[in-house]
Amino acid sequence: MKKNAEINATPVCQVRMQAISDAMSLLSGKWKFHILGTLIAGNKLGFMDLLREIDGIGSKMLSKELQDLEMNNLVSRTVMDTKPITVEYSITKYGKTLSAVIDELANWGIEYRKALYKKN
Amino acid sequence: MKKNAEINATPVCQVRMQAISDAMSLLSGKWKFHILGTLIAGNKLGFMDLLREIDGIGSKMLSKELQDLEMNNLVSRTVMDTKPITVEYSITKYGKTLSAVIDELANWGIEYRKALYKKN
DNA sequence: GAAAGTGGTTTCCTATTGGATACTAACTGT
DNA sequence: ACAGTTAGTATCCAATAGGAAACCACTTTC
Repeated sequence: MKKNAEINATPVCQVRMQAISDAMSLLSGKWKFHILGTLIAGNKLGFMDLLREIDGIGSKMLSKELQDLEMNNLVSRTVMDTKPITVEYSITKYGKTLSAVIDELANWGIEYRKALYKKN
Repeated sequence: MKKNAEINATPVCQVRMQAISDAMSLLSGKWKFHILGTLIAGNKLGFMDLLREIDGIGSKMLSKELQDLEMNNLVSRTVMDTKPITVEYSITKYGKTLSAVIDELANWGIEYRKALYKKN
């Protein structure tokens, strides 16, 4: 008998699978969660602020990731008419809807570390 | 004046940042969420079952990702004494603690798609 | 006039990721 | 005998991710 029955073939699972793919494609990479988390915590931050806040990131990656996030309407970029010119990055209303995901992930990570500690 | 004040330098933020890094290092890659989600939905599944359920994955990636997940105690692998030999993969008790994260991510992805649809 | 701050871009390089294909090895059903 | 099942491994290749360093243009401060 040939097997081809699938759990994931049910419409509800198909939707879930696609939803996960969607979310991952927006949030993939090493830095996006860090950038979003920092912007959620920090309200309005300049490029150099972010560079200082996010330990280990370089200007190339920061610039690229910010562009990605801006394209997907998770982060807004505003050039201020100051001298020298400054840029304000902030989380959008829409980006804030990710708070729950980020919190869950962070809390899970914290529990993970506790569990590791107990083991040894 | 040299700037070096940091939001993320506060202990609570340091812990959060590390927690996010920890979680991401276990869950990185294109397939881990799909595998975990399928195993949470499907209870016990064989290698070929997973290969069929998860659309697009190849045996090499599935094998590698399962090994990663097993090493981190999120998935268990049991060789059954059948002929031909079969292997049962299932989510561990510990892996189940990721349900909330996966659900949040999936729900966010679903809302994201709805929002896109409304826009156009 | 030199240093340091603003916000990036460009180039070069390596490491990792991931996909396609073929293969093994044992067993079952026709 | 032969196709199909089980669970992977091996090999090769292309694409992407990501880091280091240099550089740019502009302005303010020492």
